[in-house]
Amino acid sequence: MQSRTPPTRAGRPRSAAADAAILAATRAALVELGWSRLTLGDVATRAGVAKTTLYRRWAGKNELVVDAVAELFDELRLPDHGSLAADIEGVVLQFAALLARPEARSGLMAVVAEATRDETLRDRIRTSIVDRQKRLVLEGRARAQSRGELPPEPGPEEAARTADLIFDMVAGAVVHRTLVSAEPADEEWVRGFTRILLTGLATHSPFGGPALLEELGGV
Amino acid sequence: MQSRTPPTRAGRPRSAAADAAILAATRAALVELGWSRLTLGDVATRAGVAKTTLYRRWAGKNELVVDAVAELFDELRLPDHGSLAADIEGVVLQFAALLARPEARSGLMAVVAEATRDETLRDRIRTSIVDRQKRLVLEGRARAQSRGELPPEPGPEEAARTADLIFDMVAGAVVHRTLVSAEPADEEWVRGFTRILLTGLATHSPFGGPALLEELGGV
Amino acid sequence: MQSRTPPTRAGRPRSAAADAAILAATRAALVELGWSRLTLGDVATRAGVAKTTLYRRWAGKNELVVDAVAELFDELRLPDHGSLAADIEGVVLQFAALLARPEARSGLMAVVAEATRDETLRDRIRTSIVDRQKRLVLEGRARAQSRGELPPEPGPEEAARTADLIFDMVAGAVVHRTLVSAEPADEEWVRGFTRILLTGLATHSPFGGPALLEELGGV
Amino acid sequence: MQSRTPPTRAGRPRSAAADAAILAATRAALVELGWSRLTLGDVATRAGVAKTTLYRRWAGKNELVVDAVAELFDELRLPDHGSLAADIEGVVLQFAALLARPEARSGLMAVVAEATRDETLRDRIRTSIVDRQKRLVLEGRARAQSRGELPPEPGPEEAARTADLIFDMVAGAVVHRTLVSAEPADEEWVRGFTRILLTGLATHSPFGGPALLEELGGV
DNA sequence: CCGTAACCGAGACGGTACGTCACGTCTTGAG
DNA sequence: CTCAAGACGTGACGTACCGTCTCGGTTACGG
Repeated sequence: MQSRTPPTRAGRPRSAAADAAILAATRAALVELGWSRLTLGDVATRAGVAKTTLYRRWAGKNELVVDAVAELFDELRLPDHGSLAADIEGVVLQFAALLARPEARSGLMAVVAEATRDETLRDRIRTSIVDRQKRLVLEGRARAQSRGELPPEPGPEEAARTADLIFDMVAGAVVHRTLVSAEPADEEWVRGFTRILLTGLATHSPFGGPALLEELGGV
Repeated sequence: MQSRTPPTRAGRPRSAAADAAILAATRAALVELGWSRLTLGDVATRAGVAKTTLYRRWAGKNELVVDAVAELFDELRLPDHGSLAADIEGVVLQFAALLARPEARSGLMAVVAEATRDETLRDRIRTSIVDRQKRLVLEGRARAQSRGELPPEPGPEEAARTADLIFDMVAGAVVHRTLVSAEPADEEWVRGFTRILLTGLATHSPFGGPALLEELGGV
Repeated sequence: MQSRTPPTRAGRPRSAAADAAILAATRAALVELGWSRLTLGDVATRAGVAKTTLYRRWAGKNELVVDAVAELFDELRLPDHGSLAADIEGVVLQFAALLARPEARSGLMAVVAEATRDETLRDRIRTSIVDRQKRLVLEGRARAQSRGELPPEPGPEEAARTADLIFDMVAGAVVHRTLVSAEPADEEWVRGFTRILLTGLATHSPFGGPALLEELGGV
Repeated sequence: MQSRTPPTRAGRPRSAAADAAILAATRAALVELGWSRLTLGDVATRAGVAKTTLYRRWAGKNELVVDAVAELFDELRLPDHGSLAADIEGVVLQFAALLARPEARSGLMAVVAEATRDETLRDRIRTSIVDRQKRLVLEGRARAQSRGELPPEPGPEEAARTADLIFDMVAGAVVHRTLVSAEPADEEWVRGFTRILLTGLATHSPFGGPALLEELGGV
């Protein structure tokens, strides 16, 4: 007969089904209404749940939407197409397809906008989305290195820095193309992007060789 | 002796000073409050203007903020530092500094988020911001080509496509670094970014030469 | 050679047509919209006149409507039907018909309501409407007295007091019937009203004779 | 075993105190500001209540003021002064005192004015005010009949018709005197009014006897 | 017959209140 | 202790009129 603090607290336990229903309702509402017209009252109604239940679990609209959107990004996979270029093209196309979905489009940018003034939200985005998807860069690079397509990293610190940089370049380009420039990131665009990412702008230039590198200076 | 539409319409003309005051007040409010807490009533008060005056000239918060933010981007200049790499680094640092300002940070992303569900707003952003700043890419490329750092373009269509691509890569990377990853785009980061943009990821790889290019295929 | 203030001031004289057009437009707007939805901007538009023109001539909505409504009351006439009872019935029916017209209904009560807090407006109503229509009571009484249906008045002061009282009783009953009780003042009602006005409630009562009068006391 | 609608509905019940506070605040605002300057926002503030709470319970200014004013009329009592004439004078003086209060003056006429264009409001006024105060006429008549001052009614239909008529005559005269003519309904006026109401205009006329009644014809 | 002063239309202006909406909190009764 | 329901205080929304103010342009007198 033990009398330790029970792991299950007193009273009626929280409905497990409610969380899933709420996140799904949030995504549905994002599709139909977009961020700014999305209402917590409406989400609660869609989920068949009271507004109080919703506020018991999330602090507000921002937090809820981050969680609802973060789940979408976990669908991304790094396929093995046999070469670094093909792998990049594959994952970039997946990302582009994701950003074509309205719940991801408006949800993502809106929480990023809010995060510019909210340290907590910024951390939540980094934890739930950014850091989690960096796995794609790390996996891709490791695979390319094992294939011999990329040289090994000089050290762990430099490796992390480069991974971050590449992640920002890839994700940033796709996001900017689809959301700011508002043009589709189609196969043609992805091929052009991958080419520049891998070989650089100056490839064919007469100065594109060692001279250029020298001029760039060491890092 | 022409009798075309008279330039002065009937009635009291709109105050020219009001427009400037409103846009400045909008930026000030963005700094203090951010997008979501920004209120048109508050902007009107700051500008010493009635709310109705504001609604007479802009359809809503989105349109107003696009105009207020667009003016910021016109400050960007392409300095001539003597080489393509240095020019890129210079303009990217300027852009990073701009995105470090709170009125640009929250304003820009918020209107992009809204634009995901608003065709009209999307056009306004493209016209007022995106297309206007592409000048930086075009100038930079032309200068680099005249220096011989970059090869001439095969044709006008390809030239436009590449300019768009580069713009998305540069702007996207900086935006993603500063707003999504929420890390500063400092000089070190800018150097690394410029290196990859110019020479590509695969530069030092044993496969980074003609073999890689072949594998990438033509565009 | 006189140098007194000239009766015609310098400059362009006010358009005479405008006044009539504005008052007519006001009545039309009262019919369609009623008092509370009536807008001076709308009246100006209907009259084909600028808002400033309207404000140059009337201080506001109240004053304008009093003038617009007052004109209606001047249509009332006291017909000679040969007896006091028939004359009263005739004029009451005319008044009831007037109060059945929407421009009179809503206009009259609304300005009366406003006048409860506006001494100036109260005077304007008294001058433009009330005092002007007392002529009906005075004419009717004089005619009845010349017919011998009513006794002559004891003195001028008493005569005025009684005329006011009768006016309030007649006009008040019709107004209350049509606007407050919101029932039609039809012929049957008017016959009943006239009978009580002329012979009193207590006519057939066994106490309705001298005893009652004594009980009422002198005035 | 009945399954009728449960008396207690789900959710938080409406605050009972709020209703009283709102109606009192409405009357206070009427006193200070009058009808046209009365603001629902201001009423809400005075009542220590949110504007939304107010709109949850009343459809608008009109409905609210009808209810606020109707309560005032319930204060009217028919005192027993021993004779019909004295009873009438008593209740008329009460009514005059009520109409001297600013909250009744402006409130009553304003809603009547609005009611000229609003069937629903008209019904509300009839139900809440007019029909409710007819009790005074019915009581007074019954008392006078039991005293033998008035003859019994020929039938129920005729009784109702006459009660309505008397109510309109009494209430109408007082309203017109105080609000339209804008003169006080003081004791002297009330005595004169009561005399005419009970004995008629033609009392002392040589033709005021049976001949007049004949001339008036049957109803 | 010509200047000029007051008029006119149009419409922008600073305000005030509107009635609605969503927020996030609270109060209820049931489980 | 949670849940659904729904009322609550708060505060911004976008609209409608208010009454005032510039505009450019138009009359009709009076010198």
